[in-house]
Amino acid sequence: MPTIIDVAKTAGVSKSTVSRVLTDNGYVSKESRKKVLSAMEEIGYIPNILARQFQSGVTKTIGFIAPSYMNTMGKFLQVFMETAKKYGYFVNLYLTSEDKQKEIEALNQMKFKQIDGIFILTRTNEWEVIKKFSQYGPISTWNRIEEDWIYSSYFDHYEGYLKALNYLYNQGYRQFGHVLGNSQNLNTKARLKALHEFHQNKGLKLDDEWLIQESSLYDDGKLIGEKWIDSKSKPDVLAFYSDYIAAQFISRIEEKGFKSPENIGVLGFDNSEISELMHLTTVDYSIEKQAYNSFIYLYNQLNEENIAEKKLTTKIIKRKTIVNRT
Amino acid sequence: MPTIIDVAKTAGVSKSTVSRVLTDNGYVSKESRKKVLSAMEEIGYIPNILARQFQSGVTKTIGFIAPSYMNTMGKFLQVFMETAKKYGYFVNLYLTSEDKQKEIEALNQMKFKQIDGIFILTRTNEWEVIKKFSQYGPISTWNRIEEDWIYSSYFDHYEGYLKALNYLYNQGYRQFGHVLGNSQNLNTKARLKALHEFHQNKGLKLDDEWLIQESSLYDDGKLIGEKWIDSKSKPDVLAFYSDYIAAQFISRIEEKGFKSPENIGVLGFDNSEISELMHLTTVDYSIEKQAYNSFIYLYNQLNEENIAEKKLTTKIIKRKTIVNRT
DNA sequence: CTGTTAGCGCCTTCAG
DNA sequence: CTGAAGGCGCTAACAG
Repeated sequence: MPTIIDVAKTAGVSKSTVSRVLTDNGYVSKESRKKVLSAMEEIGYIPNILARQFQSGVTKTIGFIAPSYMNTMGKFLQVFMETAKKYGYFVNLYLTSEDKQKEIEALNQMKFKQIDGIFILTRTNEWEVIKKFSQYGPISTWNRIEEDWIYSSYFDHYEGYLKALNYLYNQGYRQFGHVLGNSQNLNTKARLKALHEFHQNKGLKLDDEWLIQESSLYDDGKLIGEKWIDSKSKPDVLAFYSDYIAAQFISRIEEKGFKSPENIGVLGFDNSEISELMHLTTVDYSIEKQAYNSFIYLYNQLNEENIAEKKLTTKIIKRKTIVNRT
Repeated sequence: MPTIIDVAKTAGVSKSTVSRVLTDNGYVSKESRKKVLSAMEEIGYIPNILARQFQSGVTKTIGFIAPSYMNTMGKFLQVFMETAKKYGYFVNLYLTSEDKQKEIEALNQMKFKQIDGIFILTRTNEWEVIKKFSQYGPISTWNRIEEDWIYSSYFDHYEGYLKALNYLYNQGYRQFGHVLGNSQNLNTKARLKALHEFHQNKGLKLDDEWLIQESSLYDDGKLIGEKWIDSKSKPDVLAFYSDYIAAQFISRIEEKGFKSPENIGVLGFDNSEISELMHLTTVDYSIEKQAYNSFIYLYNQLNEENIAEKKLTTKIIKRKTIVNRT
């Protein structure tokens, strides 16, 4: 592997000059530049990235932390990585299996200068713990959180959920069930606010049995399916905070001979691949743009630039698990 | 950030001694070691990975190339990454969108010493093109290929498929349809051999219309669904080479009011998450072990070790899309 | 067993 | 505008 010294020799200049043309930094005469360029060409010079990283203390890679391979994650990751590549960054994936220690290890990579910034799809440790790492570089997340040490490209779940519930109402549904995630999560809080307002405004009673919180992405959809089968007060529609859980729910009740929309309306959330396959009516809230924004934030921080973010929008994707009952 | 020099000073030894305890290389007296260790503790020393990488010319990271974030990929990636981490390696994901140029760029990372080895889930370029990069480091893949410059942790699709077909036969199915992938792929060839033998042995006619090849992971399942709906000579069972395509197929025929297993038996392949959600009968062929083996091969190559691989096994996962018709 | 020394490849002052 | 020189943090001979 030729180095700048080799280039310098064959170009008949000093290595500093070569370095200058490489970094486009400082003055280089046209002739020198030309000589250097053709010398590089001639001997097939390729800059040693390792040396550069070492020298600059920067890796041009971003860590992407997620608890596990999730269905929802596909589109997000793809866009995030494409954007990163476009701006000259690599992406390191860390799958934590919801193991706090593993998440810490990933976070530590930034401390060790192994990555320049971090994106967290879904955290495992408390924010308080994560916060400590923000001194080593920028962090962004998908969860909604309003603190200044972290960026959140969040979608307004209050408005989005309200819109979805109104849609269900207009389709003739009256007995609502809600499946929400982690109650600490600001998205969950926003949804909670939306649904309380909604029930109040429409004069609809809220059945506590069917206000389900803290469901995780593992197999809670199945458990909820069982709960629904056994329940005496079945809601006529269930609004989930994630397609994946909704899919598990349907999958489970189908095993027992029930069906959506015949026996219960189901509304997913995410417009993920699985929702298409299983004909789930769902809510699209421009995941792609969130992924873009999440990277752009990190990029802006890292490079002191100010590239604009994209504005998010919502749309209800009508498929088969919600019907008009009026 | 303290360096080994700082450690050396506070421990009252030379930096080489510090380096020795760090790398566990060469002799260090117990006392020196203890002094160094406590000095590191005291000043909060963390090795600079960038410097190490630069110095050794090695990044301890493996590139993982895939066309996109596929459903099937989840389990594989998870195990691959866990194994990698266990052995002190990072994983860099490259999503190529089936763009040859992007794949080349990823391959190039090894030339530029950005990664030490490469795993290819599904290639986009021809093997001939990829082969050139094997001079820069080890490459392994999931596809079956028998050449010495690349390792393939392949599952024996000949036996696996034969086993699956026999199972279907025993359940009473007689008119078979087969959906296979890329015909260049050795896995496809193995399956082709298996199915020909199977049809011959059982005296079953093979309907050319239902020997489908070259189907890609995008949305061919849907197209096949339409084909099936329109066809006059419908097979009574369709064996797919991937759960995902099978899922798309079922999804599409359901839209038109058909169902599996009532109207057609469906056999998936992979035992992926989606197959569980959609109650697909499928074939499990220990993806986890393949992921493990794929990494281990690279590790062995890179470190001149000889860790044993795991043996692969097959199992038919009985769910709902195949029934006993006898 | 330990210290000295010489790089790894690149970038960045600092003189000229 | 250009060359010389120093340094980033660490490892690996090489003497002692």
